[in-house]
Amino acid sequence: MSAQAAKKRTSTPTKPTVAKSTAPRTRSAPAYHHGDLPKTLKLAALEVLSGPEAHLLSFRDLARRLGVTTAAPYHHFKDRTTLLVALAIDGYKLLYDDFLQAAQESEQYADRIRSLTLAYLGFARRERGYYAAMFLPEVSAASSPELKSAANLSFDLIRDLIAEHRPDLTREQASERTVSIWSFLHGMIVLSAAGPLSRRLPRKEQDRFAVESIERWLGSDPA
Amino acid sequence: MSAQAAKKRTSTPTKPTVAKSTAPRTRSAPAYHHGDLPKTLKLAALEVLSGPEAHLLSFRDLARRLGVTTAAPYHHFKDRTTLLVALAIDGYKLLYDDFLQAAQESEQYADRIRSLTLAYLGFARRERGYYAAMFLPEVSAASSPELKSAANLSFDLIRDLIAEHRPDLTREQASERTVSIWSFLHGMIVLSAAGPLSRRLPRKEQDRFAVESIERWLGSDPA
DNA sequence: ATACTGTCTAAGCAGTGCTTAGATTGCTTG
DNA sequence: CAAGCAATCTAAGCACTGCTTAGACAGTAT
Repeated sequence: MSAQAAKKRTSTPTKPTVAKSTAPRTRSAPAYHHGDLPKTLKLAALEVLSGPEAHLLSFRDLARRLGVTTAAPYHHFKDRTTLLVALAIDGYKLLYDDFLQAAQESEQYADRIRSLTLAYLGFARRERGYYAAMFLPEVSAASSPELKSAANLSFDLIRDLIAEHRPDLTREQASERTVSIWSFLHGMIVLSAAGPLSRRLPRKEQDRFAVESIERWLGSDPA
Repeated sequence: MSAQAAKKRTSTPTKPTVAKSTAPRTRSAPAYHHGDLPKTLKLAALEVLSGPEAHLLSFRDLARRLGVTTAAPYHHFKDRTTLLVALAIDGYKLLYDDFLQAAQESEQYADRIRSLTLAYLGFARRERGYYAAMFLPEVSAASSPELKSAANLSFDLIRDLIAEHRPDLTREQASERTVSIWSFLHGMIVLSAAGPLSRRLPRKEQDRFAVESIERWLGSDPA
């Protein structure tokens, strides 16, 4: 079944170069045989990861639908997991960009938290491929330090925001609160997206609900 | 690597029949060649699922370490996913049992919520194999109706508890609150267990934190 | 032109999920 | 109690996967 589905997709050989894009300057850099295989591999992987067949993504299949041999990808990524980790790192960086932009949109603490919350939900829904990569079990198991530091960018941003607004908290307490917010949002995304519990609230409802929950939770805050 | 690790574990052939258990009435039912293959398969799968190598569980490997052919399991489970779904269903039922017991421990609403929260966290940590099965992507993708109804047992229990205590809420709102609590707890488990964000609070801290968060969130509750 | 590096191919290994055909076992029924 | 039956398992094999090795090429640099 999975194979059939994959084969089907492969049968459109007209779209191997997903993004030739932006007519690269002259040539030189990456334009050997294929034309930037690493990038197109990533894009193809993202496409699969954002679909419902994400959990059976195959390295060979990616190669096939790009029209190269199944061995070609290994010249750019040590193994399958390395590709996924790379995507996860990209994802965390993109999320951080969104966070930075969201944080700039306002100066009030509460508004910033709100913006960040919405930015997170927006990212998770818009960049489903990246988001999936970021929380893939094999990616977590790889425990790459680069991945960790990419993730920490966003984590620290939120923690520092909380810490700044609540100087009475210890660093550890601010971290706890950050974890809790992140857990809440992640759980919400995961459970509403799939699984036997998926009661999917409409998007706006979900937004409002998340914002209010976090607001309320951070608001009445004795210790 | 994965293969080596698996092989290693296989090298203890002394423990294939993990649980002959409870000396079943007379005989008849299941005791042919192996001695209840379905049950031992489940147990072996649970063992793998609760370990760190969970994400590369292999049907063949399970068969091997039970000393049967790789085709034998297919006489009891249609395919790999069916086994996992079965485990997930068992898991949801066990969770429900824990919930029932926890709910009986007290009569006050707040105490019950507290007990249920602790029961959930306790289950997730104690029955890691079941918990992993319950949230495996391929299990979700299977979207079995039995799985759904097993999951709904626990879901409804919480929703009804909330609805009973807050008759002013619509059924939909009570569901929302249930999803939010579940999301929060699930996210907490997932993120603290692995992944680049895993700042693992000590268990007691985590308990206290979860209880307080949920309490506070359900407590100050305008609409 | 020559050598070199980077990119890809061809072929193959070991592992996986799953299927088919047949052997073996234990229960059941004439 | 034998014969038949159904459940259980084995042996062999297909199509797929991740990954490795050896070598063919293309573009760059000397």
